[in-house]
Amino acid sequence: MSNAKVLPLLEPDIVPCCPPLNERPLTADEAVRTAAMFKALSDPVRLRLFSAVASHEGGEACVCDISDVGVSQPTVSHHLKKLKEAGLLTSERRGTWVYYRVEPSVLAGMSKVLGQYAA
Amino acid sequence: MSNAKVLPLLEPDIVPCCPPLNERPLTADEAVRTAAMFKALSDPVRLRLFSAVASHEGGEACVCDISDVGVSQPTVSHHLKKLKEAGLLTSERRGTWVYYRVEPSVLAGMSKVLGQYAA
DNA sequence: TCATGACATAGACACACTTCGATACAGGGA
DNA sequence: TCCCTGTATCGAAGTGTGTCTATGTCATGA
Repeated sequence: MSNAKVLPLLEPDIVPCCPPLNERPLTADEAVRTAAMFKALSDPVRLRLFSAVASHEGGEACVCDISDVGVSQPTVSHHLKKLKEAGLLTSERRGTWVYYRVEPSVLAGMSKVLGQYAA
Repeated sequence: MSNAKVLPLLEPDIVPCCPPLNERPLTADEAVRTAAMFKALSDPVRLRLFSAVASHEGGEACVCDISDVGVSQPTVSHHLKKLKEAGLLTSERRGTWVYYRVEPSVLAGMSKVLGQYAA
């Protein structure tokens, strides 16, 4: 266990979800887990919400900062919940407002799945 | 047009679809295009089919090589069509069999969208 | 020409998903 | 305490998606 840390800077806590797509055929279980990650970003509204959080100063944003995506407030809340369930965002209430923040580990996992195409 | 090729090895024909998610909030149009890419890989069966092609020797596979994913033959055909429409696969008939091959440009685009998380 | 095997298409069904209005809940200020 | 604002949840309506069976198309070979 001591000589395994050859590249200690890589993968701080990247979930060992699944291998790169071109390494070997995915098993059924791996495919289900991997598909869930992609599905979280497969909706335009979710993508805009996520992008708004990710590009906001400080890496976090209040819901009120990002709600201007052309759908109703309950719909925004619904999609933010989905992104949270997928592990892409975390949320924290501070007084009146709720702040969402990007959780980078799942995105890093998605990038690993894309494998060599991540050139 | 002659002095623009400063980095000729980068992005051979990567479609300039969309910026990285953390660069700025996506526009509605960008979000629709980006979501379509992720949606193509958001189904477990499609993911297994794609992975089977991507990991097959020579980077291509006959349908008969990858059909063992637990669904009927028409369903396999349906999903392969979706992957083709999304630009992730190309197909070519050679005699009796149809061969599918990975088209790396869209995957590279997805990787670019993931941005810095592609570490 | 006909049968066979590989793959695609058509139509139908069940289920999931996105969206909304209505409503509930939480925190801050008067 | 009461009201107002920000956010979440509920339930319903409409649409989309995955899956199947049945059938069509294409190439091969007898």
